[in-house]
Amino acid sequence: MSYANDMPTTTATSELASELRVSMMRLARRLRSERLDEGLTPTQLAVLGTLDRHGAMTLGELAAHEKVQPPSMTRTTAALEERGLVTRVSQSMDRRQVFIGISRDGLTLLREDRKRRDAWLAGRFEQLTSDERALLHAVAPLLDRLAQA
Amino acid sequence: MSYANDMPTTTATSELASELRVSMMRLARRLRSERLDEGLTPTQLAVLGTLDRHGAMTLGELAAHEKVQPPSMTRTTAALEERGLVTRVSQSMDRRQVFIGISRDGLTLLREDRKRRDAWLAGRFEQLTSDERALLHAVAPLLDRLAQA
DNA sequence: TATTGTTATACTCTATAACTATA
DNA sequence: TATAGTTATAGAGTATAACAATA
Repeated sequence: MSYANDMPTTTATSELASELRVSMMRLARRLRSERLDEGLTPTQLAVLGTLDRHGAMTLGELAAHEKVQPPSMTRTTAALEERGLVTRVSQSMDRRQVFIGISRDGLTLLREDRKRRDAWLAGRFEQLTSDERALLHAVAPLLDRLAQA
Repeated sequence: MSYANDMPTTTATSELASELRVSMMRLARRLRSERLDEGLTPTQLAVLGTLDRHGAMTLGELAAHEKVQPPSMTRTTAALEERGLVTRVSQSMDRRQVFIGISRDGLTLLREDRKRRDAWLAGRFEQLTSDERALLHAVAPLLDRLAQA
């Protein structure tokens, strides 16, 4: 089965962009709604994810990464620390800096959340044929390439 | 070329769910960052999109659709009306109800925003082969089916 | 003197409660 | 009496400005 011939190459890429954008954003929104509601704000959740993916970093780096101002990150990390989801690690020579790292509880929470959303999505896969699932499998790395830089 | 055989059917659907979720959310986030910054809040932008897709509706319906309380929607629509992006249409028998509709300027703003993001995505397509683009074309309706209900 | 993070304070967005107008 | 929407007020999150500690 070939997908290449389902669509003439002359089809405007902007139309493809539009249809992919709409479908993808719709599913992304639906997937977001499946998030565990642990009373965490989007920023707090994003911080946990960042710390998980990139490891401990200073408060300033974290603020830059999440595109918020340092005072906001002070509050955000304070709230996370109060719930035991992050820890302050003083591993720097520069004693002005504050290193923030994800805690075991934070990791657990993240994994539960991901597991839950994966389970929801996997459940939705049941209505697909194995060919269609294979198609999704092939598309994931393409999405990554599109997202890069 | 067959995608169906690229992956044994025994592959855990949860793994596929995870890889698709991560890739898709990443691209969705990237796409969101390409939005025009017109100083609109996410809710305001969502309201414009809803009014465009579903037409004019009462303030209460709009609040329910966006999952906010009526007083919040009063503020949101007031802000949009002040900028001329929505209009109040009194087309109801029941004079308590307030119908909100998108204005010409609101439509223009929405279209500019979509055009901009489509252009960004279409630009990214240039690094793909036509086979790969065809793959994305085939996948869009699958994403829609996954998002349904 | 410059830099990292915190505290003080204000603004925005949303919520609940009380109110007005209409049914 | 019930309903649609608004106004009053409070809470949460983020911003800027001023400050403290360290380099």
